[in-house]
Amino acid sequence: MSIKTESVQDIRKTLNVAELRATNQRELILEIIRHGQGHLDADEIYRRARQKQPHLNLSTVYRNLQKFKKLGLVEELHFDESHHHYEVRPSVEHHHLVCLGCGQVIEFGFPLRRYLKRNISEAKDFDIIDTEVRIAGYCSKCRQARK
Amino acid sequence: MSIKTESVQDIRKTLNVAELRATNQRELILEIIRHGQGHLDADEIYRRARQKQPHLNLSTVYRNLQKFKKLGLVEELHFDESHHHYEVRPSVEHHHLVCLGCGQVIEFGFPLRRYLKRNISEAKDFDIIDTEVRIAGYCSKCRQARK
DNA sequence: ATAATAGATGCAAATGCAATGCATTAGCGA
DNA sequence: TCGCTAATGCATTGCATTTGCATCTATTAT
Repeated sequence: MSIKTESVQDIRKTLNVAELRATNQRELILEIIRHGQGHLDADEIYRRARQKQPHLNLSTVYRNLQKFKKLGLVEELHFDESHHHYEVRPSVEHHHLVCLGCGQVIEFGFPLRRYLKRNISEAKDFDIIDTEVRIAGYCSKCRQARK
Repeated sequence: MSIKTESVQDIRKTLNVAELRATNQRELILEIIRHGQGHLDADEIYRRARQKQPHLNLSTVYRNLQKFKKLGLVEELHFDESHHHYEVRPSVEHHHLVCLGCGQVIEFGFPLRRYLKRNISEAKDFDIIDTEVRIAGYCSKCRQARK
C-alpha cells in the first residue's frame, strides 16, 4: 500500500467521522491543505486542485473551507491581507509572525489560551472558542534591507 | 469656552501635527472615533457623520481611515467579521474579547509585545510593527443562555 | 444491485467591503 | 487675495466571498 493510498484512506476516514460525504472534490481539497505546508489561501488551494480536477469550481472550495472550519478540521488565519489563509488544525497551539517585507510566515508555540485563563481576570469567565494572535513586522533580513 | 470647542481645537491640533489639512469632514470623522466609545466600523462612522454632514461620502470615510491608520492616529481591529473596526490609538496596549452571542467587546490590558520579546525566541530579532489578539467566545451571560 | 433522497457540485449572478479615476472644491501658505 | 495641491464627491471598479438553482452523486434503504 503506497503512501498516497494511505493518505486517501486517512482523508476518507476524517470525512466519515465528520459526517461529510466523501466526494472527490472534498478529498482533494483536504489533501491539499494537509500536505500544503499550511497557510494556503482559497485561491491557491483552487489553483492546485485544478491541476488534478480541472472542472472543480471555486465556490466548492469556499463551501468546503467553511464546512471544514465549522467542524474544526481546519483553522482560518488572518494575516494583514484582505483574504484568509487556512491550515490544518494544529494539535499544539501556535501563532504566526508575518513579515511585511518578504511575506514569510514564522510559527511559534504559545499557549495564549491558557495564559489568558490564568492571568487575565476578564477572560476567566469567558468561554473562549477561538484565539488568534496576529503579529506583523519585519524579519531580521528585511529589517537590514530597509535601513 | 465650551467642551465642544475645546475638543474641536484638540482635533485641529492633532491634524496639524499629522500634517493633514483640517477639513470639516476629517474633523468630524476623527471626532466620531474619539467620542464613539471605540470599536466603530466604517459604515457606523459614516452613518453618524451623515447626521451632521449629509453630503459626506463613504469613500471619504474610507480614505481618512486609511490615512489615520498610517499616521498612527487610529488602530484597525479585526473581529470575527468581514469588515474592520476602528478605535483611537490607545496609550496602553490592550486587546479584546468579542462575544459571539451578544456582540459585546471586553477590553483587557495585556503587554503582548513585551511578552513576546522576552519569552519567544522567534520574536526576538523580529521588528514588530503591529500586534493584535483576537479572542472570540461567549461571555458569562451568553454562556448561561446557551445551556 | 437498484432506487430513493438528501447532500454536494457547477455555473452564473449577486453581495459586501473597500479602493480608485476624475472632475470639482477648498485648505493654506505666499 | 491668489495659486497650488490636497481632499472631496460621485460613479465605477475590484476583489473575495456567498448564494440560487438546476444537475449530479454518495449514501441509505429496499
